[in-house]
Amino acid sequence: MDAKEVTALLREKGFKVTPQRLAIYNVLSNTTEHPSAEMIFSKLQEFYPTMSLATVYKTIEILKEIELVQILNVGEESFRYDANTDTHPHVRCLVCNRVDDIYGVDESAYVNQISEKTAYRLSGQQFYFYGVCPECQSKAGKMH
Amino acid sequence: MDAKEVTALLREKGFKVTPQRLAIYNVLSNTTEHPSAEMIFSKLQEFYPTMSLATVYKTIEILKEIELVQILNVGEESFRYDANTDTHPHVRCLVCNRVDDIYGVDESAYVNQISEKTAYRLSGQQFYFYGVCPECQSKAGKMH
DNA sequence: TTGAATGCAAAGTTTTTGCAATATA
DNA sequence: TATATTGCAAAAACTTTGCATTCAA
Repeated sequence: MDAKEVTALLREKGFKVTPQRLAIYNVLSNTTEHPSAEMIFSKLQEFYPTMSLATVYKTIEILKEIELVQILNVGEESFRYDANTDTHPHVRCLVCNRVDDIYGVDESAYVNQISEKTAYRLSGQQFYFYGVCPECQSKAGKMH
Repeated sequence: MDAKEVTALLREKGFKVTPQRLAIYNVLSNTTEHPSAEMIFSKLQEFYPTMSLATVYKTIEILKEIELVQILNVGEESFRYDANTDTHPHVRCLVCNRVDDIYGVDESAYVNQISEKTAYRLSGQQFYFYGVCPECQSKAGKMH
């Protein structure tokens, strides 16, 4: 989603459009690294030196509300954020902690079975995988 | 796993056996509510009034190390713990925040597909579902 | 007896909140 | 101009750490 569309959506939902909000969304929509609030804040330091962490958190709250980001819990102390709001699995490297997307697998058969098994009315899901990323595998291979 | 087995395992792994450690494991192995550290601490107050939260956290760390508990991130501020270390999906109620297990669905076909799609060497996974539990569904139904 | 564990308090992290100054509409 | 937002600092929530006392082996 580009800045124009985000601007329109914020206004439509009754939020004001500020440079900070656009900048935070921009960081999220231009990365696949699923940054934490701190990571977003750091990336913005250069061009928005007065940006505060509180603004990052408050903005993420709004972006979640208008469904422009999803929040991830990959098993760390902090949350991570993803501007790709499609339901898709994530995988975290247990060595370097990078978090990647996994695409191209249809989980509907599995989810349907779950739906039938539970008495909950389901509305969402998060699938996390853990392992070692290709980079860390080759680094480990070189150590001997 | 009963107290005798836990005692043996702790000793075998080089840890001392204390009433606190057994009590914490006992709470975890006798509940399906996936308590947080604070919840475990509260439950122990009556019979272990001198128990400290720090001991709960330190003990959980050990129990994780010897694979007697798994740690869950269901999207809350705090972690939750499960003495059932089998890989199985969890579901959280978005209304009352209870967390339940889901059993009886074979995820291996789905996981195998994921395995083929990612370049990661996978070693674990966590599946979280979100929705409304049966109790909260019927409560909501009564409001009108 | 001796090293490990407990429990307290202090500190560290991450996230939230209050409020005066500022910017959006 | 009026109200929402920002940014700072303080607070809150969760978890970890240091250390003297106590306990397990």
